[in-house]
Amino acid sequence: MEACKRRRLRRDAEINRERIMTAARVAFRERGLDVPLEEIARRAEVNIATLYRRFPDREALIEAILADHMADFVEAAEAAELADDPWEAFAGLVEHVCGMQAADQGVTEALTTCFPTAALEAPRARAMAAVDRVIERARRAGTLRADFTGQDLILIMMANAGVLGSTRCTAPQAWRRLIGLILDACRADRVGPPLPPAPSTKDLQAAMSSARPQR
Amino acid sequence: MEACKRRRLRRDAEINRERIMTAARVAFRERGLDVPLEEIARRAEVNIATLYRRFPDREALIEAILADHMADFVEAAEAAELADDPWEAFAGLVEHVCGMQAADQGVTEALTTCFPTAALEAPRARAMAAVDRVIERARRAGTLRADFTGQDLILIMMANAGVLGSTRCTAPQAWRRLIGLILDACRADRVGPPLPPAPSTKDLQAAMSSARPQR
DNA sequence: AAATAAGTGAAGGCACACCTTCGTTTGTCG
DNA sequence: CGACAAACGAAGGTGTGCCTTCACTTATTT
Repeated sequence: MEACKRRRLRRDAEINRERIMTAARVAFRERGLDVPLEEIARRAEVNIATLYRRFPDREALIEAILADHMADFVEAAEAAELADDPWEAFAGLVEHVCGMQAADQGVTEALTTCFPTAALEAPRARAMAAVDRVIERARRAGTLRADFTGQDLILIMMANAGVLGSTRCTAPQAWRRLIGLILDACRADRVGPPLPPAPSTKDLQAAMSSARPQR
Repeated sequence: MEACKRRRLRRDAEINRERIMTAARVAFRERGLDVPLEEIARRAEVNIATLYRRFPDREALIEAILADHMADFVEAAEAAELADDPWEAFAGLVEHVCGMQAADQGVTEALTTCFPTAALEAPRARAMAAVDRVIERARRAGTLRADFTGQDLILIMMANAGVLGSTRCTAPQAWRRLIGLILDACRADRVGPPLPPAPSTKDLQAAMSSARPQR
C-alpha cells in the first residue's frame, strides 16, 4: 500500500500532468513535434520546470502522446485485414493513414520517423506487419499491382507529409488529390512500364532514423 | 568611366564575393536554404560581416544563387515543349524537375516555395506557363489523363520534397520509385475513379507563400 | 607616394530555446 | 493539527543563430 501510494502522484501533480498532456496533444497536432516545450508549458498554464520534472526530456513527452496515435495506426491496419474486399481494405487503409497525417502534424512526422523507444516502435512494427498482410491479400486478389510492397506505403506517407507540410493550412484537401492519383497507380489493371526498385527496408529504416527531416 | 568604376567591386571584394557564392551554392545544396549564414561564411573562409555587407540578408543570397536554378527550370520546361512525343515530353519533364530536387536540397525547397522577389518569381511563372503547355499538349494527344493540371505538378514536387527530406541521404534513389508510380497514374489509359479536385491556384500560391514548410 | 574610399573581421547585442537550481508553497499522512 | 516529503515556479546559465558596430587594413586613384 505504501509502495502503491508512493507510486501515485500527488493530486495537484496529477492535475498538472493532465494539463501538460492535453496541451502537448494540441501543440504537437498544430505545430509538430518540434514545438518549443516552453510553448507547451505556457498552453498548460504550468511552469516550464514542472513540465521538465514530469517529462525529463522531449522524447518522454512525445512518447506519452504518440502512444495513442500509434495504437490508432495498429487498430486501423488490423481492422483492414478484416474488411471484405481486398482492394477496398488496401485503399481504405492508405486513405485512413494519410488522413491521420492530415489531421495531426505530429502524427505526420511520427509516421515517417523512427524513435529510440520500444513504446512507439513495437506498435509500428505490429501495424506494418498487418499492412504487409493487407498488401499481400490485395496482390493475390489481383487488384493491387504485384510489385507493390510495404516500403511503398512508407514512401507514400513521406510524400503525403511533403504535401501536407506545404498545404495543411491553405489547401487542406490537397492531399486527397495526391493520394487519389497514387491509388490509381496502385491498381493492377493499370500497370505500365516497370517501376524503379523500392528502397530496401534497411535504407528506409535508416532514412526514418536519421535526424528529423527538414523540420 | 568613373560611374562605371564605382559600380565595380574592388578586386579583393570581388574575390570574396565569389568565395561566398561558391560556398553558398554548396551549402544550400547540402543543407537547404535555412543553413546558418555563419556556416556559409566559414566555408567561404570569410568573416560573417563580409558576407552581410555583400548580401544584406538571407533573401539576397538565396536570390543570387537560385536565379541560376530557376533558369534551369525554365530551360527544361521550354525544351520539353520542343520534344517530339507529347507523353515523353511530359514524363521527361516531371522526371527532370524531380531530379533537380533530388540533386539539391535548396532547389527542393525553392520549387515549392514562393519568394517575395521577382527575380525568382518571374522565371517560375515563365516555367509554369511552359509546363501548362506541355501538359495541354499531352492531354490533347490523349496520352495524359484529361484531369491533370499544372497544380498537380506542384503537388508532385511537394510530394517529392517529402520523400527526399527523409531519404536523400540514405536511399537516394527512392524518389524515382515514387515518381514512377505517379507517372503511371498520369497515363490516360489508366484512369480509374474520378480524382478529388485539385487545389485552386490561389490556395496553392498561399501554401507556397506561407512560412517555409517544416523546415 | 599620399590621399581616400572601400573592405575587413573581432567583438558584441538581441532573441530564442533548452534545461537546471533553489527558495517557497502545498498536499498528505501519522 | 503538525511535520515532512513532494511539487511548484521564478530566475538564471548555456548554446546558437541573426545581424550590427567600429577600429584597422588595403586596393585604387591621381
